[in-house]
Amino acid sequence: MPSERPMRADARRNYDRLLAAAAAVVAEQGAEASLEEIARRAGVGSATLHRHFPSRRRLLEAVFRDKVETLCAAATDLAGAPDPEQALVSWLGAVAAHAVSNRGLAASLMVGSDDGDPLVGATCHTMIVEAGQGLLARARQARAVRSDVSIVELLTLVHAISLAAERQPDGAALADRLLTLVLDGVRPRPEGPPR
Amino acid sequence: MPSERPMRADARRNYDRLLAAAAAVVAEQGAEASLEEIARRAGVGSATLHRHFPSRRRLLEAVFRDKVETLCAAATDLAGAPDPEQALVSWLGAVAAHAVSNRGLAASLMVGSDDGDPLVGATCHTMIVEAGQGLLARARQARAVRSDVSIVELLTLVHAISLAAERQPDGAALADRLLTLVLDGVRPRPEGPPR
DNA sequence: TAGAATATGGAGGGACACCCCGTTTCTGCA
DNA sequence: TGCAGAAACGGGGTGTCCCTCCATATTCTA
Repeated sequence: MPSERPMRADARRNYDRLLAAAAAVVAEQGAEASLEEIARRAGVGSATLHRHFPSRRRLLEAVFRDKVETLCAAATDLAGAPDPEQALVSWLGAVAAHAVSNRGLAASLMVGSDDGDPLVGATCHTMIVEAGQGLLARARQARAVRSDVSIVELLTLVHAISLAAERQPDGAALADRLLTLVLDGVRPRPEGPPR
Repeated sequence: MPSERPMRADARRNYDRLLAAAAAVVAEQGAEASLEEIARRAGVGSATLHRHFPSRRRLLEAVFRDKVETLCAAATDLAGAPDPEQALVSWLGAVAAHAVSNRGLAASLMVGSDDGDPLVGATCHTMIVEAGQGLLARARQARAVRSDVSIVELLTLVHAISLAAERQPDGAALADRLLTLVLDGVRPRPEGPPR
């Protein structure tokens, strides 16, 4: 059951304007940006913003949806890569990179749903989890990762790192370094270099 | 050069009241709590709060200072423990546990200084870093950790995990699990169980 | 093209951070 | 002890923010 009825033309127009303005403002100022500023920049009353997006979270999800879809597509592409370990590792790296460069993405992806609204089934969170599942399964089969680690744990770590890195100068490099550290572990490897 | 002149009696009294109120409110509501609510509960005008603590960060730092001191003391205690690896690991666990149970602590410890005020030399951040340094050095000497990992990286990871865990139900357990994962690494160990 | 359905946005309520400045409270000194 | 000036206080104002109501305007449909 898709939308019962197509949006009215002006509604659609304002929706799109809001989304564009939100993307711009969030890119500039992060996910805490003022909603009124977004409405203002979209040339729209704040009531309209609130009608289209009942909560900040919903707005962010709409803003980030296509970025998330890109990541999911990347996962599909990598699903057939020759090296399952490398596939998983570079996908996680991509997730981290996206999260760091789009401030607030990590927080959005973190939680299942914070407003009491359970109907947000296909949230960004679950989309990412499902996309990663396949990569992890293959890597595990290749014995490239411990058998007791789940995709949710892995993604939580990646998001944690992004959360920490996104507020620091040169967050991308930091996230990258920390991710490698996490994958290899802090303790030394008994023999030779890892990988 | 300590404070040029001792605080006036009423100033000292209000300072203490504010600190106590802030500790209570932050424990209840997290680090985003309303500053006016804190002033209100301290029975003090909001201007007074702002005079004593020019920024939210400063207030949080004062609130968390004794918790941080506890952690630093723990580091000193552990400095002579028989097992350097275990000492480091359990100290990091303690840091994570504190950060998770005191919402906002992690964020406070994360950054060096966000207001342009460089005179906050002995911030919580540097206190913790210095406390950890010794434990890491000993663990490294015992070849219990990789030689290329720094205490700042390690603490950043711990804080990242705390940041992610503190907003989830059962954050303590989650943080613990993730920390173990990070220490051991996601990749499997070539031989036998670690430790 | 008229009426119904839908969408809009200005205005306003409540909360907040932060600051100005007249008033009150201390303290050091005579 | 008493008092002058320094130090601290806090009521109230400003500007911002999130969110909602409802009179008005736009779009759709027949």
